[in-house]
Amino acid sequence: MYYSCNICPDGCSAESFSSSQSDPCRAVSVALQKESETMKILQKQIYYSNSDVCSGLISSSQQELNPSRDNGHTPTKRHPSAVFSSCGYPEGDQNSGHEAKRARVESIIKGMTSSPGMQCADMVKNQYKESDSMEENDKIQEKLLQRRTGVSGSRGHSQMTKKYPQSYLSAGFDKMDVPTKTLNDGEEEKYQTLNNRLETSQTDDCLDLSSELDSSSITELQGWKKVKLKNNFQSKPERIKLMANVLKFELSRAVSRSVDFIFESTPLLQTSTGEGTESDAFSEPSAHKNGNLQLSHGGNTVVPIPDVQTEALSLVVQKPQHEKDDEFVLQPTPRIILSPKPQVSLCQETDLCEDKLSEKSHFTACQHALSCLQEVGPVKLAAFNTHWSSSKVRSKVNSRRPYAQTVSVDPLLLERLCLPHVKIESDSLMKNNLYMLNEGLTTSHLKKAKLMFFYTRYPSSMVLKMCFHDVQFTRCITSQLIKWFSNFREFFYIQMEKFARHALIEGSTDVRSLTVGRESELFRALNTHYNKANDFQVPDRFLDVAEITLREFVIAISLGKDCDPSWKKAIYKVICKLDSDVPAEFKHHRSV
DNA sequence: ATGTAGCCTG
DNA sequence: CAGGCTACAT
Repeated sequence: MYYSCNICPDGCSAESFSSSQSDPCRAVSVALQKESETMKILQKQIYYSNSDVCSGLISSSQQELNPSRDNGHTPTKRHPSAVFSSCGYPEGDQNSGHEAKRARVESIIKGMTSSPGMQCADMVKNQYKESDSMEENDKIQEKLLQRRTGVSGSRGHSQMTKKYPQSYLSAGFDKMDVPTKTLNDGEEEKYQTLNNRLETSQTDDCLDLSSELDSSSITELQGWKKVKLKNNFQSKPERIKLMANVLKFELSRAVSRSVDFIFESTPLLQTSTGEGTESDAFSEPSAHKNGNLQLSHGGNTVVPIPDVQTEALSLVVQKPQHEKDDEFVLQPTPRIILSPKPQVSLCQETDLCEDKLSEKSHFTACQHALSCLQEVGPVKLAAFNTHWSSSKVRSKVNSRRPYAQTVSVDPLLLERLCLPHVKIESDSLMKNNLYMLNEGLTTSHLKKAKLMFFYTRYPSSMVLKMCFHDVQFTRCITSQLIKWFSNFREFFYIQMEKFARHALIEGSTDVRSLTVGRESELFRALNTHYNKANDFQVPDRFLDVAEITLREFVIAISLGKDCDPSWKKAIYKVICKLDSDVPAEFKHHRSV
């Protein structure tokens, strides 16, 4: 992988340039400098770009242009101002990002338009050959700048003028052959038009082209003309391919930037409701309204880890704001006891929701963000917030590998935060739209249903409505709840059958010797499934039911009843009579 | 026809 | 956990 830089428009690699190859470049340039005054100007620009830009461009290319690292994924959020803070353009740091973008595009184009090994001398010669065309361009530029000073309300022009002061635009910018800027809305079309013109006209007239474009495209035109001039050394199919690739890349990058921009600039995730939300906690850890979210920089860093469930839960929606306060929180009642766990591992807590967001790079980025928090504290919180929100966005379209982070957190905090209100689906953004609805079951409802299963395996529709009265019951919702308990039962009976057969294999003949205690492997399996966080005191009655069920299975299997396809139904009939009443805590809580 | 339970599968 | 499917009950 070669990284182009400004000084080598035809593809001299930045790697080589940044090392020992820089001297030959300069030597050749000095030699040619004596040949004309034009060349002197060129040399100044080359040195200017060398000292101020190249270092940044190299890092830019390494970080952002390496497709092998991107692996085809959407480019990650960039912080050009940080990366390019040393560029030193007179526009200041706020423009360094623009310089980076320009340089990035330039690097892409140049990297593809020439062989990586092309020597700087060739580049300088080519630039020298282009000097005539450049002079012509300068004249054109002057004419067009005169037009610019008139009425020009185009968005592109204002942006360009803002980005690049007129002097820079008319002088250094063009001559330095830093031709392009990032695509804005509708500019792909301009590029396409430009591209078509370049394709159809080998000896294009810049004025003709410019007359069809607004003034904001002048610099683009200059740059693309340079590309076109360089393309004169290539075959037409190669140019077509090049143009197609450039346009493809720019389009995809523009989309990516738009997504980043939306989630950076839109306060949707932070202040959409005007109240503190779980999303607030994720994105504004230092300013959580409830004060539950504290960031300490000592040993016990309390950091919100967004609980992202990527498993299929197509009907599980993010809870609306007005229900946030109604969150099902386990109360320390005689029957529902929050286990005394002053500190729990995130690894454990995040397992609660399974399949957390965890793209490898995302994890690395999160680690970096966490380290920033621990190192510098509030100063970097803003950056962390931005980074975090962006990370959440990226995780929407990324992999679902397990997420592991061993940071100690406040269990009460996790009780709120790790309830997966924020569901991020990895497969389908269209599917995700469901989670924006204000109706439907949330993952906290799911957790609650699992806890209810400890009391009732066959809840009636009445019980369901009492326990989930915060949900607008529709046929769909009802079916989903029924399906949930059906799945719970399925798992329950599968475990029972498995352990029953295992007991028989081990030679258990007396069913009375079969017991299900809290330390039994069977109970652990069940508890892991229904009470993964282990923050719920499972009622003894459930242990009794499990024990009875296990014995029923052992008896049935030992009698060979499992030959009958419907042999389990008899057991089901027995178990369904063992349901208990669901505690009042499940019903009386506002969301219970 | 509709609703529910259970089985199978991804 | 959800979807598809079948069987069964109402």
